[in-house]
Amino acid sequence: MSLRHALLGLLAERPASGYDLLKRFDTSLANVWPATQSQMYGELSKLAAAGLITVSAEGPRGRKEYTLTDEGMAELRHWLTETRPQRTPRSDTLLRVFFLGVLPREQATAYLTGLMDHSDEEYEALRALERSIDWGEDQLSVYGRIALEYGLRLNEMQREWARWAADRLR
Amino acid sequence: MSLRHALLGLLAERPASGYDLLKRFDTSLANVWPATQSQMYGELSKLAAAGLITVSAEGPRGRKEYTLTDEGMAELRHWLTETRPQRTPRSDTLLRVFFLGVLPREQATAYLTGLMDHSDEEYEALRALERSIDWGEDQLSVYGRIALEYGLRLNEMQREWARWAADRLR
DNA sequence: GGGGCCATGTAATCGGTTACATGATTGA
DNA sequence: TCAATCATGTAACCGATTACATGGCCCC
Repeated sequence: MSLRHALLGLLAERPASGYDLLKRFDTSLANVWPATQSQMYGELSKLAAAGLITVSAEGPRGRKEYTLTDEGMAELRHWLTETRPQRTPRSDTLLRVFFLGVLPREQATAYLTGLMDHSDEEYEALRALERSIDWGEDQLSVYGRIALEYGLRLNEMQREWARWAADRLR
Repeated sequence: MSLRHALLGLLAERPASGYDLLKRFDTSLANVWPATQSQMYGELSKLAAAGLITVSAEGPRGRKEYTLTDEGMAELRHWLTETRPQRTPRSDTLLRVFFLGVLPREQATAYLTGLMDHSDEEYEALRALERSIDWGEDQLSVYGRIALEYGLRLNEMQREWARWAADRLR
């Protein structure tokens, strides 16, 4: 149930409408916690009903601007400091590795070299994202940069691991 | 919908009952694709209904032994070679990083050093797992070892990244 | 005999995905 | 005026989680 916390986190920065949040998701959090439009509007309603956010303004076209309440901020801080991630992240990619034995060796190797290529592409996409962002001194810049570094290192690691694994099969 | 492929993959090695598969999950695939008992029995019924596996024997206590059919093997090969993972993996851990700015700096640092410790523990747990397994020449040994290496490298990377990030906050 | 394990299943709930539906406003 | 964008919502479905439920078999 982390989408609610993602929304609280974004609203901690500044008030926003569902539509605003949707766009900010796509350009920042989508890489670590994808969410759909349907889900976000539903979650915002629930958060408002729970008193963690409130409708602070209404604009044209039925636009509703949400603002974090004190309770919402308390919940956000609680989530950050008192709770630990509990679910093991699922990896579709790694699951396949377990079963590569049912393929002829050359196809197994092809899977691994495919992963190398994919890691390279992801790495470059993150570099491009890094260049496209106007990094300031604000908090989301500082921590967003740290999260992006994680992605860069992850893809480097993945490429080297896939190279090692492909070599090992020979 | 990867649980079905995980089950097909395990049954490709040898026939097994739901109960067998449950235990084999816990000792091998649980780190990349956790699944509950309820889910597995349900999925096995669906796979049997779809003709990808069949009940090849019935034992005491209502035990049903499932065997992969040719269609099941074809589906497994198709999944391995023709499809790519599509969902972005969600990371609860990384999501929090984006919002560390709402905490006083020392608490943000504490979160990162906590991640370092956690990575060390995970690393050691994987090393212990590695020692506890009787690595043979069979396919699941070869590829299981490769998957485990991924986990080791991931945790190493994560520890170094967290160290770097904590330093950066100073 | 009885405790522990083997073995399978159902029901309720939840978070997430896909698709559908609707309409207001703005700017070229 | 009309296309693009802003803006919110509903409904159906699916996979995953939690809890509950049941009973047979084996060995001490």
